[in-house]
Amino acid sequence: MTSKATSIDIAYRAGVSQSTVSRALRNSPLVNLETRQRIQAIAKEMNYKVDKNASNLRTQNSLTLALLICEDPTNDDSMINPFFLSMLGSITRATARQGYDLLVSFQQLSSDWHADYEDSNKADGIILLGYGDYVDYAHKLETLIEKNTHFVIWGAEHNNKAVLSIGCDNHQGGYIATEHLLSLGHKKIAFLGDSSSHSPEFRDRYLGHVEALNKADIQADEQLQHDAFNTEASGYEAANALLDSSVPFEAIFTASDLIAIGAIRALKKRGVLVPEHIAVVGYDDIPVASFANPALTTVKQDTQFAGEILVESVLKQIRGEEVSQQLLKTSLVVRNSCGANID
Amino acid sequence: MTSKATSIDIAYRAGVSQSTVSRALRNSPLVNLETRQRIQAIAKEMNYKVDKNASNLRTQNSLTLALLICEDPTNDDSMINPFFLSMLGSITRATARQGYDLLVSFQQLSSDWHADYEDSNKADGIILLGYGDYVDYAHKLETLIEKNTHFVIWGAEHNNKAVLSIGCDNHQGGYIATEHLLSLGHKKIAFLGDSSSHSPEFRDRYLGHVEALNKADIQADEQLQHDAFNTEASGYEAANALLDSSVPFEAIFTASDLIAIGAIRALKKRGVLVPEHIAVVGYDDIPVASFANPALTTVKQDTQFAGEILVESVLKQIRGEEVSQQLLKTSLVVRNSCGANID
DNA sequence: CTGAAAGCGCTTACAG
DNA sequence: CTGAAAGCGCTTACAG
Repeated sequence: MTSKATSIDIAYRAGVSQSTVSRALRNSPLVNLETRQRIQAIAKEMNYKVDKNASNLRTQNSLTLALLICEDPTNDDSMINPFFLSMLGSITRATARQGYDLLVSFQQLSSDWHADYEDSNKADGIILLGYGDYVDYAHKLETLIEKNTHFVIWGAEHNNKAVLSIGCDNHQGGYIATEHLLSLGHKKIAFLGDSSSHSPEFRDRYLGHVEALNKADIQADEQLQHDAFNTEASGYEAANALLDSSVPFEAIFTASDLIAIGAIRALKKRGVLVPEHIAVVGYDDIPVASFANPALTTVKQDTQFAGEILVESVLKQIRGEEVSQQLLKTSLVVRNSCGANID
Repeated sequence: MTSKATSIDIAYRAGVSQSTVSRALRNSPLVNLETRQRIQAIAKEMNYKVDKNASNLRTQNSLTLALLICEDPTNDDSMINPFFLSMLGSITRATARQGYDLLVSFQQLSSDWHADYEDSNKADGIILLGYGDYVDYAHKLETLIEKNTHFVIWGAEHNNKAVLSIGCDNHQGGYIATEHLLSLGHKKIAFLGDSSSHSPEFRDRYLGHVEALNKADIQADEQLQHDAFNTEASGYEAANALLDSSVPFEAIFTASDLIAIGAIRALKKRGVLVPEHIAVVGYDDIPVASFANPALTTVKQDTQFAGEILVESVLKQIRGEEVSQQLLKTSLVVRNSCGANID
């Protein structure tokens, strides 16, 4: 294998200086159009590609974004939150569209993401996904801010205004889900999902749920709220706890689709029909939601758009432009589990 | 924000030369142990990180792997093959464990991956996922080989021995699925999935299916094979075509779980019960499989292990070590859709 | 064990 | 419009 072509090789072939080659390849108007085209043609013919390390070193940027997916480490990869996986798709595409590369990593044991990515010049900015637990992770965020890291975090609004967060309006999502259930005539609506400050997103969904209830002059019954984190198994358990409590209920709103699927399994096992006996509404609209049985009515977060906004926001931040926290609207996808349509 | 520390800053603080700092940070035994530790301590204290672009430029490698997920472009990210997503998880972890970074990208329009990744020094090697269609893509693979690219491709064995492919033994997978169905007393077993050479993986599954049939002295009935590609909708259509054909059958083996889920939906819609009337076995064991209703009996590919092997293989190739094609064993996960367990 | 120096392949002020 | 030259921040042969 003959060794890689450099700009000097191109220069030699084109009979110009290396500087001119460099300019021509960046399509600089300083270079005579004809010369420019000739050089570009030669470069293409020789399969020449600018050495990324050299150009990055010189310009002191990397044209790369790092995506950090923060989840509790498990041995089982199938446990990765399917919602993040959808985001990954749109983030990857949006990054490519902007001419950047994407470095992907799962939660790092590392204590210092800033050093790992920006100081090493591996990435110009960081996108944090699933960084939900502001209590446990507050310290890490502090470090990022302190070092002036360019980063966006997906999730609930952060009380520190220096943190650029982008997320769906979880409060609104919880509100429309419960509003829908109320419109179907249900009054005793259970909520399955952690409502503590360790899960700010779930908590906001819960708060929206409560607000919808209140607006209909219904008191939220805390006996109808059961903690669950974002897995099918946890939803299964929470539904069982709810059933065991013998507190009557007509509908369940879950903080995620995974919880909903687990809850439905628990209900079925006890002979409770969904939606005939109990209506269920989930949250996320992960791909599985439409294949579930019954197909899940759920609150959809527009991952396509979210990915674009996330990427655009870090890039703006990198360019020193003004950026601000954003809350994206959610929408309700009505399928069968709520009983609005019986197929 | 004070500008980034360089090795020269560390050298100044430590009272040694920059070369010594560089050696100390790479933990070279050439440097006096005490000095080495002192320098490392200072570097840590100053949050110093070696500039990746500079070191890569100097050493002419990138310590980065590129993962290319090749799928037909869709606007809907949810369509990304869930199987690849599981692989992504294990590949990411395996890469990190080896001290490499991972660049992720979806199918490129680009004509020359070699130039895009290796010539630009962005990555030392490439992992190709979902590069199933050897007919349409043969040309691209030729280019990669011609340029001596370091790459592995996930999938069926390739007839060009220069292509390093790693994949599950699809033939064996198809065999055990059908063998299981036969052991449950079924004889008329339909196959849903493309069996042409455009889908070498599906085709091998089909061939394994046929072999199991033959071993039981059953002729494969081509009227029981219907093409389907890897989506729920396609499975739905294929099952409808099968039902419309009025050719009797007792069981269905599908080339993927997504196809199985679509097929089950079609069956249900016509009042056909699974597994009471028709037994179904899928392929992949994607996360959804266990949540499906009924829970899918399916052929499991060990994505955890596969990811590790894939990463290890490119790295070996990069280091110039001997590597060879590998076929990983699959295993059958018996759940409810086959009728072996009725819950 | 340590230092001075070359050089990886670019980009970009500076001079013409 | 073009070229000669400096320099980005490292690593590593070379010399001591």
